Amino acid sequence: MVSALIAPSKTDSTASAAALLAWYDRHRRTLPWRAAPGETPDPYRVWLSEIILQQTTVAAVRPYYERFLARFPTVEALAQAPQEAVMQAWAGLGYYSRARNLHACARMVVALHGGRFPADEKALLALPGIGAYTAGAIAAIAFNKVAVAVDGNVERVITRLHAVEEPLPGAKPLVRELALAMVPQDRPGDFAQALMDLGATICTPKKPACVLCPLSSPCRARAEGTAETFPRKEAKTAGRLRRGAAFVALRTDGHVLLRTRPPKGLLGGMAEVPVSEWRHDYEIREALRDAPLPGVWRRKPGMVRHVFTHFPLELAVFTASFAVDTEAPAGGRWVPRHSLAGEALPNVMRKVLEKALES
DNA sequence: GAACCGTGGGA
DNA sequence: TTCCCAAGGTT
Repeated sequence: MVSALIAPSKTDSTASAAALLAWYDRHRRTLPWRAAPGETPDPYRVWLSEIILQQTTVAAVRPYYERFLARFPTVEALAQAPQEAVMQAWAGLGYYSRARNLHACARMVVALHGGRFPADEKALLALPGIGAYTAGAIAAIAFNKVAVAVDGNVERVITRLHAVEEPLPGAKPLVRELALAMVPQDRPGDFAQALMDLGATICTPKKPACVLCPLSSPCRARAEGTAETFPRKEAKTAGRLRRGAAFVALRTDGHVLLRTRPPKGLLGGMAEVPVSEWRHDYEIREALRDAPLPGVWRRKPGMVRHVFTHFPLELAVFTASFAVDTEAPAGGRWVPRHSLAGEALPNVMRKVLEKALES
């Protein structure tokens, strides 16, 4: 909780919120999922955009959002769609549990709430894929409820405004309290979006434009000249390099052997070419024992490199040719080369296929 | 509470 | 090249 010593006065909070909203009215970003001033937001679109935006840049989200909305215009349409279609539409965005939870959430909203998103933060929090941030964002933006949506932007703005010395993620409860204390009763939705816009365009991680900031006057970090050093963060450990082998089996009629990964865990539910285990001590010299089919496997020169959030990966790529009547091993399926674009292939697998199919 | 879970872009 | 990090959630 916030100690009395560092809690800002009610007057300061109100003045800051007013300054921020005035800035927002002039400089708000126009985004495909954002309702125009005076427009009533569509909770489905607010929710859809918030899920896609999690840990993702606005630029990367745009085309996916448009595609999702065209393909699944309503929560009912999304709920009725097969999971494969949802995974395919998500392919390339990363964090694939978000796609599974998106689908599960749509079905739950239809089954439990008659196809209408609840306006209550607590009810939202009970839905899959909706955590503290997203519940607050939907409550505030879609329903104009007094709630905060504390994302990376807001953490940065608030820790700078109050020069919060405690490092994240430990400081999260404090940041939340400080943000909540600022929320104006009449415009919670605009306030939530204003904080994010400020963090995205003015109060940036590097070289913040304090000169243009509506909160520069009350900002404690600005006064100290230390804005760029916030938020404080715990040092995180780098993951250890893992290696493995990937096997691209090519049938003479141009089909490629694919399989589907287990539903949970890394790249859960996504398509892949057969691969070995990925280990820090993997021996590529002995990779052929992991091949999905007996055959004449040839290694492609070099490695496919990929970096996941918590470890870097290097894959040796092997290819082999097979007769048209070769049966797929258990769990595998032959896919025509021209159909690869329609598969739910994560980027690391696209890299593997690119190397395997290059001449 | 710490670990896990993708990807692309910018500096 | 390397590092950071972007509208986080789940286990």
